[in-house]
Amino acid sequence: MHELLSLNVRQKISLSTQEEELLKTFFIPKKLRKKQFLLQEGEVCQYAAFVEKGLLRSYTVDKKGNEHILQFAMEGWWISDLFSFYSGEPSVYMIEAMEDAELLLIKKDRYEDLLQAIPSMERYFRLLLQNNLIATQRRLNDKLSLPAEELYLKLIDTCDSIPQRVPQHMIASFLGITRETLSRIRKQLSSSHKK
Amino acid sequence: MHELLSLNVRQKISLSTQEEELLKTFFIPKKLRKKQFLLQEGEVCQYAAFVEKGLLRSYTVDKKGNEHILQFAMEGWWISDLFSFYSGEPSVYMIEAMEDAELLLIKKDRYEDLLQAIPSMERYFRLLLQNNLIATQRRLNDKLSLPAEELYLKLIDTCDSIPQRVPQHMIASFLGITRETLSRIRKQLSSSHKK
DNA sequence: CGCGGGTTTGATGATGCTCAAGCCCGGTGG
DNA sequence: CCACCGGGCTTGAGCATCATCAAACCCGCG
Repeated sequence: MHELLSLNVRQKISLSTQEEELLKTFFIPKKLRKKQFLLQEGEVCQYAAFVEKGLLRSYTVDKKGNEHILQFAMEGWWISDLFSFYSGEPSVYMIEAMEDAELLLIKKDRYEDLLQAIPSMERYFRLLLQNNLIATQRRLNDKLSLPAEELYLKLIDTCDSIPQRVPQHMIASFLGITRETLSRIRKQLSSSHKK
Repeated sequence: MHELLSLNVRQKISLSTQEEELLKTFFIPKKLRKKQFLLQEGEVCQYAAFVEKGLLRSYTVDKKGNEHILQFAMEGWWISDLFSFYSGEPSVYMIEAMEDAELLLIKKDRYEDLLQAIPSMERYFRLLLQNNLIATQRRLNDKLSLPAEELYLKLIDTCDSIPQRVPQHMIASFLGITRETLSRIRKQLSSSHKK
């Protein structure tokens, strides 16, 4: 059950065999069925979750009822609401399973314990956050500078696994456009491509 | 010269007096005059910079020549192109001083040395990245879900120091709208506010 | 005085949104 | 086996928001 996590950690730092065993003891396995929630708006985010299997998303809902997807998380990814997790404030995000999922959860105090017990995990999480920040900055910059069509093109050629598993209207929501607009863009692309 | 940095570090972790002295030895002081660049598009980003004084911005320039501001950095903030700094790839960002500035620079290999020499700095940078990620995610989510006017309102009541020091057209560029649109929004706000 | 940087204003147009309807397809139950 | 339903995708018409382009204005400064 913890294979992916170990692998993921060992890609960034090196651990002794004992440490690797110790690591596992900090996590709680949890299964989620499609459409179940790990976190709902207004709750305090208790866990950081590592995805062993399945696909989740985090999103907000605005006053008009529209959803805006902040993140997808598939096998080998982490998902949480960092702010709520850290501060203990209620969250504004929903985290939902888009497919049946198997997660490894860690609570905040256990997370702190883990960093004490295996100091090199500090480095692991730093690298994780760093990569995440780079990706988020890039996405923000794209959203600031590119029109809808180019956002879509950029998504499909940087990350082809997402479009495979995610329905169109959620891709639209991830890009910050409507499903209708995305549909039209795709139509136009496929027709201009054929000629 | 290193007061702000020490202060900033001590807010997140505790250091012995020796460590604090040691810390300083890793940084190169550097002054920049208004409109000078720390980094230009196409260069590899050699430094992470801590701002002791002044105000900088990082931005990209798109094909049409429009600028898109990713970040402002004032006293007590860090600025860099993380991706280029880490990977050694050429950067797509410009980093420019908007006011005369005093910086503390650290090179990549020295940065690695620092983490070796003072392991608790790993934690400092982790917390830094975490806060930065939270802020960037929030900004992205706002950009995905809010219209121009609300973006502006949100900016002025969360961060009043920016509008003080930054010309309007750069605020517009930070929000991802045009100067003209921002000007009209402000006009409309001030008139509706008076009544 | 004239220049440059920043802001404002107006006219026009494009991009993307809203609302409403229809379609496709796989699953379910009579 | 067929009818029906729901989820997701598409299409069209009209509209709102925001961008573009061009010009004028304001003001501090050499």
